[in-house]
Amino acid sequence: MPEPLAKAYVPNAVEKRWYETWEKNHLFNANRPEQNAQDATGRRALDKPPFVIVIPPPNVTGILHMGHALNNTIQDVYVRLHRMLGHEALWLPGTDHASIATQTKIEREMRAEGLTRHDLGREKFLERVWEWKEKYGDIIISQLRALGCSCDWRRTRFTMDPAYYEAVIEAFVRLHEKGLIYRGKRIINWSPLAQSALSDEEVIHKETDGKLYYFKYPIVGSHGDQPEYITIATTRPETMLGDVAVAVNPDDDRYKRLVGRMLILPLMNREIPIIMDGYVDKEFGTGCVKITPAHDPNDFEIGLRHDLPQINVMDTHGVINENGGRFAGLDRFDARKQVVEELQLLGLVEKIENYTHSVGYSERGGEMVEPYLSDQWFISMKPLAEPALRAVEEGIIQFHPERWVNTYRHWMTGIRDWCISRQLWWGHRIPAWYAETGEIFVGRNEDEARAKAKEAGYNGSLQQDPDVLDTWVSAWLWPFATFGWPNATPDLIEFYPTSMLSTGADIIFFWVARMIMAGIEFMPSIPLKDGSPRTKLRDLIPFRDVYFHNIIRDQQGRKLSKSLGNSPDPLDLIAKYGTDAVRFSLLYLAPMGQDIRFAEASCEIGRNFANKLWNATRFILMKRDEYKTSHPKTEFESEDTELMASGEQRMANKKRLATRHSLLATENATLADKWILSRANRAARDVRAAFDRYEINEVTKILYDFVWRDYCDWYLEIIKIQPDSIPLAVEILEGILRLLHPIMPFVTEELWHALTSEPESVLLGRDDYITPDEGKIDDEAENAFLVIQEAVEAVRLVRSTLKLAPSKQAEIIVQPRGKILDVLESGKGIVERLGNASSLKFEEGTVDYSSKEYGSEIRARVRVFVKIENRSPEEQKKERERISKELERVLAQIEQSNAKLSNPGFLERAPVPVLEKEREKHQSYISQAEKLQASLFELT
RNA sequence: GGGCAUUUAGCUCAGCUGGUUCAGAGCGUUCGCCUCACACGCGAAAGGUCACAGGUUCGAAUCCUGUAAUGCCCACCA
Repeated sequence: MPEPLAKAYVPNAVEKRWYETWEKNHLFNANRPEQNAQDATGRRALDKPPFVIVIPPPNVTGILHMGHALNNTIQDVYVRLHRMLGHEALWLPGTDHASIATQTKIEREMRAEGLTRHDLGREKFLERVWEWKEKYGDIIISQLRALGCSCDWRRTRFTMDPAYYEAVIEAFVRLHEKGLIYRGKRIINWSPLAQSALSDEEVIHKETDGKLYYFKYPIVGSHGDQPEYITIATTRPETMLGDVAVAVNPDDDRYKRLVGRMLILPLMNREIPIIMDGYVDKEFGTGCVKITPAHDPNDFEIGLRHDLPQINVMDTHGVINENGGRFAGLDRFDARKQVVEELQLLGLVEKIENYTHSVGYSERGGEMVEPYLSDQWFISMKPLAEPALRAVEEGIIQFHPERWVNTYRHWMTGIRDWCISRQLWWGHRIPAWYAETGEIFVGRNEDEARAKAKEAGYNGSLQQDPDVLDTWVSAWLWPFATFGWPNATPDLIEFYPTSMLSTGADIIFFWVARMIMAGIEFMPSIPLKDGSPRTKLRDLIPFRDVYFHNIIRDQQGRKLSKSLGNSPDPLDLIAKYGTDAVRFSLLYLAPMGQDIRFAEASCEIGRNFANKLWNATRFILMKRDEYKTSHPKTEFESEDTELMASGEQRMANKKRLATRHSLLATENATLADKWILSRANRAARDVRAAFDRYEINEVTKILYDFVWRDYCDWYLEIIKIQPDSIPLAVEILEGILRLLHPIMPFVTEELWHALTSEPESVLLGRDDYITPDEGKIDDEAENAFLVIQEAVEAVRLVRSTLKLAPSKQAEIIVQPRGKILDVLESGKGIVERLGNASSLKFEEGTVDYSSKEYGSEIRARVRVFVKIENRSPEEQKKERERISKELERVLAQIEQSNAKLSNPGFLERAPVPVLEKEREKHQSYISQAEKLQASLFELT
């Protein structure tokens, strides 16, 4: 027997209990068809189409923030929805080792103990990180559970699992064999803080106030008394120590005569040539560019073209090295000062201007990134990008919102090679071994590398590359490595490609684009389910729909950040408002493609709504008991008889909104019954459409309005006077709980069980979603009911202005405007009850009752009079004011309408229905105005 | 420098394919209510030249073109 429900919804206990029950009943577990044969419930067809999401793996070091809360709620909603829609729904969870983030974190921790990673050495350091991972790595996972995430936890993956490691290495080796991975000396982004290379994507460019320095470089062979100079402009004076030339544009007449001559590089006293290169912009600065191949990517290219030396003047910490002469040992910023000062002393500084330019900073450490010449590993991206771009442009993968396709295309067409080596320890170590001869052997393991070496005739010792791979080199394999790639596992064959990906647009390049490339590149080796080769793009891509979720900001529109202290902890919100409330509120606030301005108080939307639902159910339970007492033979779903029914019969009974209601609707249904059925099916239909369009906030709005406005405000009031509608009200509520379950799983599961008395092992989360019955969408009924609502609202307004106590009954007269008397009659009880009438009279005609005795209100289709006993002069005055204001409004509308109707263009070209409506409207306004005038007259 | 978005009630935002769900919701405010589910509630009200300027159209918050403000992304001009 269900216990009576508490007066208000208290989420905490309910949530914990149901989450455990779901897990105990394996609700979240997805199986392949042959595994489903053993499914104890036996309620499902065996061969269900899969619906798959792989989670964007949070960092192991991570803790749940609002962005996670939103993103994972979205994923959970879709997984739960599809589970109810009859799919084998799989949400695969996991975490990312987050090479640089994690290592930075641990090193910071160690610094507090006065240790660096070098004190420990590689092995001990890694041990420490693993310890940390074992200890704290599950925090984020447990937080996802608190959010209600219905992940298949058995399948939890970590990007450094042994099997995952194999996938990463396999992918590396394959790309290397194809010639798409190479090692080269390039200018890369160097993070002096992390002591590592970074990819272009890990560098944030910010407008930075700096200076533009103009330096004079003396020309060799100038006359002593009038030395000739060339003036160059630079923003980074310290790099001049590594200058190897000065370049001018070949078409620049100012400098043509100087080409081929040599300059003396000040401070270093080195002779450097003047060269020509088309890269140089004549208009910028002086038209002369100093060339520092080791410290600027453009200069590097120019250096290659002109066969110039590369002089690296900095060490990995951003400190000037021995190539910087006497500046060696100075930090890069100190060196800058020093260089400028010394040049000033020599009179070689022409001028210094303020200059704002874009400077790269490390995404992670925040420090200024140094363009740095070093040996790194790269992936050639162009060949991978081409089919990946096609997949999106042809719509095989769809982005929501679609506009991100532009961004994607832009990046893909201008894609550059990906620097994948990191001078870190935490991560996948690069599977390359160096011979003493300098040769490099890449293999899946040392043995394989050794074998290759032997083949090449080398038998000496091998040293593995000390570097690890960029985190994203493992992450881009996520949609298939998690299923066992490179092995053609049954899971991989069954569940790939996944269905949707939900993620932030900020990682569209880091991750989304690269996963698409990786899928297309690596999946052809896995056959399709029927054993045929996987060749079509649609079978290779990692997912079909990509949803880019909102960015959450604070009320001032700032990004949420720990340092600003404006980042609420989702778990605190959950504790305070309940998981369902937080989920619902976030989605309610999240229009597609828009940022969210979030304030904690917003959670009240969801909390209040959950509570409303709770109380509506409480009320229904009460009413149902009453009804059962008076109608002992009534069968309510799931009780008694249904418990004994077979699984199949139960199945057939499930689509209640569509089937069982039809009985009620056709035979004894009242106007209100038809109306609520119509509204319910309309809501169900619109919800499905909104889900399909990925407009989840629309889903929440539809359901919120339907439940609160239609069902609670009107229908629950109506069943108080129409007890025969109670069974329908019960079923509508049951449908509401189904419709809401993906979004608010806890409260709906709890209430559904209270309502149906199903045993705990029968779960709403495993049951069917509502299939709308469009045949029940009844415009006529909705229109008719609108008349009733109008009448009730008019009465309420009059009562309110008359200051009639709600408890006080009053005599009411309603005049229909138009042929709607029968409609009014059909809703008589409703008007009576909701208007709290002592007597209610419908009368045709336009009799004016004295404004002294009656308060009145005129609406489009009704005019109502409410009897008053006596009114003070003051109240009369107020009433007059109200009426004249109303009259003003109506007159304005007449004016507007007149303008339209006297416009020949409108009469000629507007479609007939529009014209008709306008005429009706006009008539209606005129009669309204007349009535109002009459009332006003009476009151004076 | 290029691209994308946003600008509607005091606040946060709906308003998809131009014409009675086109000026809306929630919060806040004001008034009245412990009306036998809910004060996390019920009923009612006040509040907006729909950023600005043009244009298209019989008709524009809605379509087009500019302008301004704000935000985001991309870009090797020293």
